[in-house]
Amino acid sequence: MKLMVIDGNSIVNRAFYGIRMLSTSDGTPTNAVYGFLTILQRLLSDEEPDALCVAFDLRAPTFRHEMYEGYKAQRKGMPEELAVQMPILREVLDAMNIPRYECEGWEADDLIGTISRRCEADGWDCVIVTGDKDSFQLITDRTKVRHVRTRMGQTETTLYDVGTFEAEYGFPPVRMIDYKALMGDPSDNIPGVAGIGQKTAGELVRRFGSLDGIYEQIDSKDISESVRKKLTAGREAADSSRILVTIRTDAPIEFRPEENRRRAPDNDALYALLKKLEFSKLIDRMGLKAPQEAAEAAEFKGTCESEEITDGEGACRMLAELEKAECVRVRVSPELDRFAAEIDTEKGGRAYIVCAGTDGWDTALKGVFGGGVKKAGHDIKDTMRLLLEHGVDTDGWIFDTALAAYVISPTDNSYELSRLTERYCGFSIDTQFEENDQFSLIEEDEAGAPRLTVEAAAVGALMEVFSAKLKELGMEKLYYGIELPLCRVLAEMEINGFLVDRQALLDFGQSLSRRIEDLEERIYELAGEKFNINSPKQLSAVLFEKLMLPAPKKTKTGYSTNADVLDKLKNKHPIIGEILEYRELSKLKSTYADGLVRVISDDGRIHTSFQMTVTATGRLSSTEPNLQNIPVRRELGSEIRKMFIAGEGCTLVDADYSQIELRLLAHISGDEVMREGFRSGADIHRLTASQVFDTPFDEVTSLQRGRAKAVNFGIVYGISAFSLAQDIGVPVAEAKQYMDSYLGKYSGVREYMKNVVEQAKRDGYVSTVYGRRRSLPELRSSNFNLRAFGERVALNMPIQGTAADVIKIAMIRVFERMKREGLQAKLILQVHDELIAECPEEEAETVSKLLREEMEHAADFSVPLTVDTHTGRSWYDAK
DNA sequence: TCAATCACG
DNA sequence: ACGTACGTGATTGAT
Repeated sequence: MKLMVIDGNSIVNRAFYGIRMLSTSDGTPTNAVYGFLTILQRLLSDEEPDALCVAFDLRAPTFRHEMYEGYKAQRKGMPEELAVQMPILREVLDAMNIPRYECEGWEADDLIGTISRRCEADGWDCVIVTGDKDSFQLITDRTKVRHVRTRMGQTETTLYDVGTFEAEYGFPPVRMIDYKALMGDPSDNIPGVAGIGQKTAGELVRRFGSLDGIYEQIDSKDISESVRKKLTAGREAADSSRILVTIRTDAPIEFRPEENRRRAPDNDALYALLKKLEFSKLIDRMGLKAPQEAAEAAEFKGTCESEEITDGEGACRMLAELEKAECVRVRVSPELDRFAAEIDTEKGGRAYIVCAGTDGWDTALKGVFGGGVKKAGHDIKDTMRLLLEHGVDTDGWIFDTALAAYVISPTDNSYELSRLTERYCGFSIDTQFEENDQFSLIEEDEAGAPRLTVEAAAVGALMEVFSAKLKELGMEKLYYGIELPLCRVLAEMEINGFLVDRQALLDFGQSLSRRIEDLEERIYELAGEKFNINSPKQLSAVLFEKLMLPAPKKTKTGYSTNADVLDKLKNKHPIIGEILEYRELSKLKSTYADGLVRVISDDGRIHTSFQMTVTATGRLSSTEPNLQNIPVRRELGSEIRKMFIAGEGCTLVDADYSQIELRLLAHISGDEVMREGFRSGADIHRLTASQVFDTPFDEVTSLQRGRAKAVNFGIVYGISAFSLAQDIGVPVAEAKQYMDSYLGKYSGVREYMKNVVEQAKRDGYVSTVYGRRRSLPELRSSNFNLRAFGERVALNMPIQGTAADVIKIAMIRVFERMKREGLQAKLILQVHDELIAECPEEEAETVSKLLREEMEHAADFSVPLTVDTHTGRSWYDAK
């Protein structure tokens, strides 16, 4: 039998500091509770204990405080954001039926010590879960410690038993007491012996066993004179430290392992709690069901009257009804074989269902999705694409609930309909549907259909909440004027796709294959063995253990073997160059050559999906495949762009903004020097160099320009001197000089940086010129790293986000103007600051001009936005 | 499912 | 003193 006892305070601390800030919509921080529960889930599946309990410290002083007044004296109380989470965690544990132990005057460690010994006495094994090393002294044949660390949101645990402990420390676990008594513990203000650190302490304990052993043989020749002096002087401190660090095993608690056997949680109580905390993912993972009251509350809209349309006459009747409605909520099945449309009537909601293959389907489809019916949906860009691909023209879309949720809160992980109703409307559509089949209006084999009506009703409920919210946040122009109209543009771009030369891709892949095989052979030869070069683990074993190359950097799990590291080792061994080349080639082959061939459609084109609700700044992203990261920086990689081509008789027109982010920095910050630089049309990096290095404009060297360019980039990202130094390879002090000089010359930028962070701290969010927002709970964190991150984001988001807004506006205008002017040109790709169109050769000039005009005039700022255009048969040529 | 790596703006 | 640049997605190996 095995019992797991968790050091509650220790784990909750790890969770709090290791996991990014989370809070409920009313602002209660929840990250520590969330982290604790995630760690707990993992521990349970790793350890599968038969019994489980948690021990907590109380605020009250302990015997250690009484004995030694300095004990934990300088330790600061826990930050407010953590303190408010403690009672919540206790409540959650109670609902989970996990026993808690806390005892006035005793620390969690002492309770754990007591618990572990009682387990042993009853013939149980015990696993202690903790984030600090104090409890290692409790390790025995029956008691182990699972040590938990969190690094940047990731949890790692290590199990220590007698063997692993001794392997690491070189003495038995119980000697941890003597070791700590010598060394002291600055974080708990335990003195130890002055001048003895972990190294000497370790040696002494290994040689003499215990504190007593050391003092018995204090005259041994194995103790150096200086250490002897320190030991003698510190004897008293060592003795009292020993008592302080010794974990007690006689705490006055009632404890029997049997009574802590795992029990099922109290479903209703836990569900309610986790829901309040907005932990819907955990609710799913723990398999909790909505309690009865919640299920009843959820009946709300789904109970609307519902009618299936099965003939032409019904379709017409429905259309007449829908055309009158202010807003029709629609849901369409992913195969476009059925849809639901819901409206308000005096009596309440009313839904229609139409299925493919019935009479009236075509009429209904064309009518509902044409411009005569005003519609709201969820992910309407995808619905539009689906309809257009099936030859159904579509118009009249007035709302998208996913898009609205994203604009309101762009950092959420999911905008799934069911998540949104839970968060914003307080009902769950999943459980409602599973538990209650009242919406089944259709026979079993088509049981998917009624769900669409429930979802359509959910769209309605959400739309009500979101349209008010958008207004309140001042985001109506952004939403209705930019995001919504962009859906149609993107749907068509996805459909248009980018033509590729399939054979050329295959050939390129072949030639890469041959070169990769050669490289593999050479690498194996140089390494003296065969291994998987793609495995960083195996590679680092070869490089840093077998070949004994110096390892300059480590990752969480071992040595880093990334390109930065390898570059530094280039001269040390011929294998390095080969590996770098191998990496370059295999990336090109797997992701680009092979990867792209796999996603070519029957029409010979690649149709990416643009994601509108992913990035925290307002940018788009591109998936399946990602066409926004096609190689260009290196020569070999840019070959790939030769295989992205225009169709027969057509040409590509590529238009990209020049320095848009820096121009926006100039505009937003109001810095007159930088603004004037852009107005005069000067090379901005050269200008910056002449400012920073105090050199006449015409005498700037290319090295200076390169460094100034790095500073310019860095500023936009909220850089520190350290990182700038690393980036351009100069000492930190020098990098600092550059930055100081930069901010001295561009003093408006310095002012802006200060102001935007202040504003963000005050308001809790930052925004773009067009009112797009990103909230920054990180800025209120007591964790230094999180706060620093929040500050960098505060600097960067308004700039990157405004650039995203601007190009979105340009896309809408380009799209509409191409249509209006009857051009055959089509937009086919957006890459953040670049638009690519495909058009008949004879339209090339018109289209270049159109792109430039619409992009340059998408916004009217205090600095000009300029656009470079190029044309060519391939993407490579059009750059 | 996660970590490491590397492709892009 | 802290740890060290913003925003993405795909592939691979390991768990």
